[in-house]
Amino acid sequence: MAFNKKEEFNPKEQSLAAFAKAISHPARIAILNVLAKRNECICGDIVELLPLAQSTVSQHLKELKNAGLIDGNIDGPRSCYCINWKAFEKFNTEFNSLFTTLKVKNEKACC
Amino acid sequence: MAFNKKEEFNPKEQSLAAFAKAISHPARIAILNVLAKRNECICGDIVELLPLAQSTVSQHLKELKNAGLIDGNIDGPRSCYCINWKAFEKFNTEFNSLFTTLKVKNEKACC
DNA sequence: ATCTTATATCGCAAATATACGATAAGCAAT
DNA sequence: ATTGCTTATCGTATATTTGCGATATAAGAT
Repeated sequence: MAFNKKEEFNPKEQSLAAFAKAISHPARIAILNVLAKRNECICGDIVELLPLAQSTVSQHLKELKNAGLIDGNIDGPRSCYCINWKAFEKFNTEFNSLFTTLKVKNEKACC
Repeated sequence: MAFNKKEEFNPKEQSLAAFAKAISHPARIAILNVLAKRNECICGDIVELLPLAQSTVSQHLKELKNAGLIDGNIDGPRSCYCINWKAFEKFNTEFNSLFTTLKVKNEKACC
């Protein structure tokens, strides 16, 4: 039991869910905020702004990167991260389209 | 270790993360779609549309309800679920506001 | 009262996520 | 070559999620 059944859903559902999962932890939202508050790639010091250990922050960064929400140049010391706006916008659109599709079709819901 | 540190983040981050978590599984997105495709509360038959056991679907419905995304009249047999548009819209706004704030501040990112 | 049907809940197993400390890896400067 | 700094990865513990079958519950039908 408890096999992963996620693949049995359609690609749109999967990709939106994956995006949601990427931002489903306050730490990762906080990281995105930190990255966005600067007009430049941020190198390090995210750790000091979060109540988490360095290794944990590194893990969250990795997840954001795997989800394609941020880009990172991991060159030796002083890695450099910044938000991948294209991906972010793509998913934003995807989310909104789901939302509005739902909205339109269901104006006269019963409860 | 592995204590839950989510409470140490600010409320906005927590609430957005909680919403994202609610829709972070394809099954739950699929359920929202099913609920939205009808102009009435749907009673049951969601189970038939998903590749999951009845008990599992029930669990996902519960999570969506806990997150406030759907309302449900659980009156004996034939429970009745439908989308809570207010909550959904609230979170949509919240998400967009995060997104646009980020966007504006970071037009000239370096990578 | 009993049966049927629909849904929720319980109990459990397996998978994933969260978090940390310890350690490795990479490079700059000495 | 060694030191120091920054970041990634490994190993591990614990928590949470996912999923199912079995069982309970609730109400309508017989």
